[in-house]
Amino acid sequence: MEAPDGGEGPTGSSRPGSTSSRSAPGAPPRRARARRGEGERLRDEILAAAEALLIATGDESALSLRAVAAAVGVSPPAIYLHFADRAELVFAVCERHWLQLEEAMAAAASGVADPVARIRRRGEAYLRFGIEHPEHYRVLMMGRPGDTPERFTDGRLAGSAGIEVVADDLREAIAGGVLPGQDVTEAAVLLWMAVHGMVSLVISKPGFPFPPPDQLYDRLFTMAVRGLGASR
Amino acid sequence: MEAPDGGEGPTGSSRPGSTSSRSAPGAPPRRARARRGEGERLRDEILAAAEALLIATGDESALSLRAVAAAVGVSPPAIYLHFADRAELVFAVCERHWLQLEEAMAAAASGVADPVARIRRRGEAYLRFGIEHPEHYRVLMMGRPGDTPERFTDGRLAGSAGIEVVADDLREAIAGGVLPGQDVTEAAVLLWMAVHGMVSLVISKPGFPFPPPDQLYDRLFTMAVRGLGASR
DNA sequence: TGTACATCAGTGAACGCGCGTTCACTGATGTAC
DNA sequence: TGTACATCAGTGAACGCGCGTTCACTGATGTAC
Repeated sequence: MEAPDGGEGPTGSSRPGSTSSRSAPGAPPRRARARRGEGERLRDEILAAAEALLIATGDESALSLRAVAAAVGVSPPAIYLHFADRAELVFAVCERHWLQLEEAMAAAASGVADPVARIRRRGEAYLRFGIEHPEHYRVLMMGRPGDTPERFTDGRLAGSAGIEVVADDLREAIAGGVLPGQDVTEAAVLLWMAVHGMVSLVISKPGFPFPPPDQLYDRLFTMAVRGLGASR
Repeated sequence: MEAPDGGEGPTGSSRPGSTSSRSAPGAPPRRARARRGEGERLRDEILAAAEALLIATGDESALSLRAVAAAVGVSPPAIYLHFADRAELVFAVCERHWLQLEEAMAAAASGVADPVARIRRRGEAYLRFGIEHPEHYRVLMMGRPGDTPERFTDGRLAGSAGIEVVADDLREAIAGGVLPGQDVTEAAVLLWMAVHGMVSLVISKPGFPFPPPDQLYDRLFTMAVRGLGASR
């Protein structure tokens, strides 16, 4: 408790780092200061470290500014050079993965002619994302209402979850006579809920003997689409 | 930093509480000590206070031992007379509601002859529980794997979620020719996922313009049951 | 070509917080002799 | 009937922790004159 921070600080007058190496035993090397116009580099390094920590600990609440700073090799206040506060950092990390999810879903659907098949592929990509990045999924989709910064409105999240594009696909399926006419937005929400239910239960209850994800997704999707009235 | 605790403690020799009333301005009245054989009463009071706090704050992580103790009018260590640690307390609180959920589901289904209607009612009760007690639902169903004490195995939670009884209902529906033959446990899991998806999204994203819960549940259930092949 | 100066990219130390948990204790109350 | 004693139902104070955030500063580097 005497030395509140690193612990190596003599209260006296000797310049810090004036002699030899002087880095804590297991501590990461102190990061070299960026050159003049390259301050933005630190931002990326912070994000990368935060992301690694998030994945390693598997717990968003374990992602502290101090831990991130230590991982980068920088002092805690340096974070504030690039992020207003902790929440900003956490969400900046997730925004990256968020974009990845959108891209993965788009990629999965691209080149597929059948609209129902496109939806199926999108859901599959969504599921895979959630299972592979459970902590990111938690922050994005399972957080407490209020923990989310303004930028990430519920509407935007839902939009990125594919509500819009899936609704479009549904419209196309209806036009093609594969599905009966119905409220496509509502139907897209139902599909979202079904997949979200699967993702969130699988990551929250890994001890439960769920059938293999692929098989389960197959059944789930079939149930949903049939339930929406697909003529098959 | 000098006075780490309450701050009113003189280091000297004067007996604490030796003079007059001596209770903090806004603090709750100090609770009267229980009579000899009635120590167990405190347990209930702690649980009640914890439950109230959980509902009031809407955040499980805000439920601290100190806050609970203060609400009861007791010192923090008194909690340890009845609970091994914080986790034990949190889950004891939830276990109560858990039983309430089981009962609500059973009550909703009782007296209903049609097995499919029974499932619908159960799901409705489950949904209502989640929406009305979001924090309890979070702790029970959306927690991080590992935050859950041994007693609450994933299997038990799933069982309480109604997997078993729903599977029985499905079997009956199949026997009655309402549903085609299929893996009833898997089907029950699918239904669980669908309802859980709805509950968890609704409580996590209150800002999203979901259709009214009743209407949405109606659509969701219809979709699910039709999807399982109901002859209707 | 030299030099004062502004700016950039950070640092070190501290503030104050609330938390879970432990420890030694205390005072009332019932019980055995 | 009196009294020593065990037990019960707690208390008060402290430990040590890590955290987010603020503040005044520092040293290197580029730039204008």
